[in-house]
Amino acid sequence: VARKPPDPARRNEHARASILAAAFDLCRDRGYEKTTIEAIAQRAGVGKQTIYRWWPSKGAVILEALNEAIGVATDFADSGDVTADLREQMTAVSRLFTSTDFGSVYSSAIGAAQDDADMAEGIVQDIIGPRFAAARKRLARAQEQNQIRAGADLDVIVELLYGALYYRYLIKTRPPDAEQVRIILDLAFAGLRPAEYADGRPYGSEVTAPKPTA
Amino acid sequence: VARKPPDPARRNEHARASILAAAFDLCRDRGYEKTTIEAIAQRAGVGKQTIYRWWPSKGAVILEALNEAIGVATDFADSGDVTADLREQMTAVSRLFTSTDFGSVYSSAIGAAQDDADMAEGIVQDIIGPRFAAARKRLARAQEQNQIRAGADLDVIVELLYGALYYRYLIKTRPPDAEQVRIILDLAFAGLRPAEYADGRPYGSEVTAPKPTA
Amino acid sequence: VARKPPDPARRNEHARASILAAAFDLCRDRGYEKTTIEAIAQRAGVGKQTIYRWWPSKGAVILEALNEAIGVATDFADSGDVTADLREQMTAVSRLFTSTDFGSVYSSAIGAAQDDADMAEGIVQDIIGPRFAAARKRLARAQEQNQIRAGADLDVIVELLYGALYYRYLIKTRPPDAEQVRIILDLAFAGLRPAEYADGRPYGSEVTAPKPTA
Amino acid sequence: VARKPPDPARRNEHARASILAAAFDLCRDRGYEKTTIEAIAQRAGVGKQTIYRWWPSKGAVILEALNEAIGVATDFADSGDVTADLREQMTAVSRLFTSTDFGSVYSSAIGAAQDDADMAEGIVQDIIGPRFAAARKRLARAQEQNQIRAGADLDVIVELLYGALYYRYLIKTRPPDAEQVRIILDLAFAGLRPAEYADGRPYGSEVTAPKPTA
DNA sequence: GGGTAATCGAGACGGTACGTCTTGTCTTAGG
DNA sequence: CCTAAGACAAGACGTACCGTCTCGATTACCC
Repeated sequence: VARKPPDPARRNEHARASILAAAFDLCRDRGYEKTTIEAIAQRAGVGKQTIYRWWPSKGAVILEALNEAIGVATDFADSGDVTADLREQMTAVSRLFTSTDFGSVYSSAIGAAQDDADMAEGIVQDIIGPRFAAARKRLARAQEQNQIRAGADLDVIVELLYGALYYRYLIKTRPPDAEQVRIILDLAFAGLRPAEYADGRPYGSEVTAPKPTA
Repeated sequence: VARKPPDPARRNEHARASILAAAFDLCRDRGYEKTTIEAIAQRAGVGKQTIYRWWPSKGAVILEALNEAIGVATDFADSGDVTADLREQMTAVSRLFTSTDFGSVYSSAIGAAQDDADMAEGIVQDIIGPRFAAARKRLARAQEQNQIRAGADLDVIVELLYGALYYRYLIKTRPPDAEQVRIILDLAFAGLRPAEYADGRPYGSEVTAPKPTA
Repeated sequence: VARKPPDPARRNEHARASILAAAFDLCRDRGYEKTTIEAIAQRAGVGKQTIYRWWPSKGAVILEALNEAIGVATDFADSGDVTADLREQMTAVSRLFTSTDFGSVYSSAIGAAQDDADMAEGIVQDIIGPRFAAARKRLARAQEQNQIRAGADLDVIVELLYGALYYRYLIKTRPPDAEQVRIILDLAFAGLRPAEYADGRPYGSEVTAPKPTA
Repeated sequence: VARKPPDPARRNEHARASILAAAFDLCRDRGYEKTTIEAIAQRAGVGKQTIYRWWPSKGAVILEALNEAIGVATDFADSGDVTADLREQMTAVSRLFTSTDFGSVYSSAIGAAQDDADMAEGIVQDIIGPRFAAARKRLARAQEQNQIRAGADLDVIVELLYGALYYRYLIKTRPPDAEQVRIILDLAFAGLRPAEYADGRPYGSEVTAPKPTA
């Protein structure tokens, strides 16, 4: 059922902006599922068809609205101190997660992505991808400067650091915050082992005689 | 309009089991939002009212179905070697996450929890809570045995280790697996820093001259 | 599927009376269709099964309730003057029709009978039959006494006289009343024709040649 | 909660016709109460909302369907002979009442009207009103031509004549037919009294010595 | 006068229909 | 051609009753 795509040149920019704003606000206030196309059209003062014409699904609207809202923050400072830079950026992320605007819409979108492959792909590509890459790039430089040990898998490191933030964000036991970021960086960089074990022996050799447990 | 709660003694166990099984299967096949009470009732061979009588919402049905499906796996082995035990348990979790049954229903449920506070609370209490506590308990024993440095915040450690698994599970860049677990444990226990830095100095003192950034 | 009939000896008379009273009141207040078995049971303080045990349908309950309510008025006075007796009885019927109790329940029942053959048969047999027979019997005596012309079809006469009352009762243009009864009896006994035509010539010969139609 | 009425210009005539036909057929086959909006929509190939949008109730749909089905037969012949014209029209009505289509739907509708004031009003206004008026007009002309005695209450006469048809139609002892019409007209025009009494004396004076009853 | 069988109030059960809401498509009228 | 507006077919929502069923707890009859 090949559909003729509409001509982008004729697009009404005002309608587009109204729709994105309405979608964002509704999703913030009611959550993703209760944000209906009907309601978006009504609040934007727009016909439903105008939405269906330009976006393939509700998720696509929300995703685009998210992209408009998140701003330009893909950048990652480089002060020379990788932990300081990470702390700064991760703290910013934790603030973003706990913000009432972006934070609540984004979690809604991630929620929707659990059963919507397009949404999941969109989030990874548009939101997470660039920021993940920026973080990874910063870590790579740190690794070159011997602030991170050679051979460490940088992708897994990013997942480790940010995963802890996402965990609190999505599982909602308690919100992420600057204190969590501080502790995470301390633990991750220094390692979990006591100092006497922190001697560079390869992982797995640190326990000499496993104690029998009750 | 206080409603009189139904008498649990008169409950039809067969109907209950059918409903949970139907809910689980539908949620696995279609995802949470497309799983309708109507369809659950139909597939379970049950009247809709029987669902509404015993559960306050669709989410509550799915949550109970999840609880039935997950089994008793709150336990946490104690071989004396905390990293081995963590590796074993985290690998099991990663397998659970990638299973087609539990894994897909659970992610749907977490997705729904993003805009449903009751669902979020239920997941934390019923699914995550006991397992988080078991992990934390194991870590506490390890800390007593000096396998984990004194003073480390055990809650944050659990969040750090499992957060990375949840990240891949929910963000869907790539699925969690045993290799990820291995690397995470290596990184976390040994620390990110090169060996010469792993000297036990408190975090934040390792960089002598951080460059001020704009 | 032969069903064993319950033993009437063990029947709880109190329950029976409560059910009939509740059914009558509900039907009076809400009409037949909105009178549910559920509501009858509730108001009567009775289990639903007690109703289903003793009556085959809601209609049967209402019909029995009607029969209890209508009293013994099958009798028909005989003063020697048939028009006076008819006037008396028909006026009583018109009062019954406009009563808020019996009148509204009875019309509900007739309404239900339009699509319920059992109800229709029950009404004819229990309510109308005896009264129709009494009226017909009174007319037969009048015919013997030459107050009604010989050869007149008494069944049709009863239908004619009471049909006019039922018409107003069921079609609800205006309610039946004593004045209507008076006019009906005047018209019916004296005939519609002007006096000069009232000469006993057989019907059909009275009009000689007056057709100037528009 | 004032609701904005829909715009009649945008109405889908095909849907309207399908709905009326489906409603009529279902009501004919199952009766009024078992005719559900759900079934009408299904049979008409229409969404339920389309019914709820344009009609306030099931009764209104059926009533409109009846009006479509009854055709234009408000007219009343004028051959100059009022009894012949009445016989013709009343016989046509009795045929209509016993028809399997209109007859069964109309009685269902009258049944529903017993507990539905809107339905009752609709029937009187749309169905009965125009035909009653036509009959009354014909009688008025007959009265001018001295075929009906002066002073006779024409409304009551129409109720008398048609009431007998409605009586058999709604009470269902036996169906109305041409023979009933013939006898009614004979009785009504000639009067019930024997010829020797038919002398034009006012009603009430014909019995010289009424016996007082208890 | 104790055993037992049916009735009772209560209400859970598998269903059907209610009237409302939203979906995504289609149609209409105006700029 | 795009727009706002909204009718349309479809179908899920949560509620109300349907008629059947199963519970204990009184009865009330029989032996």
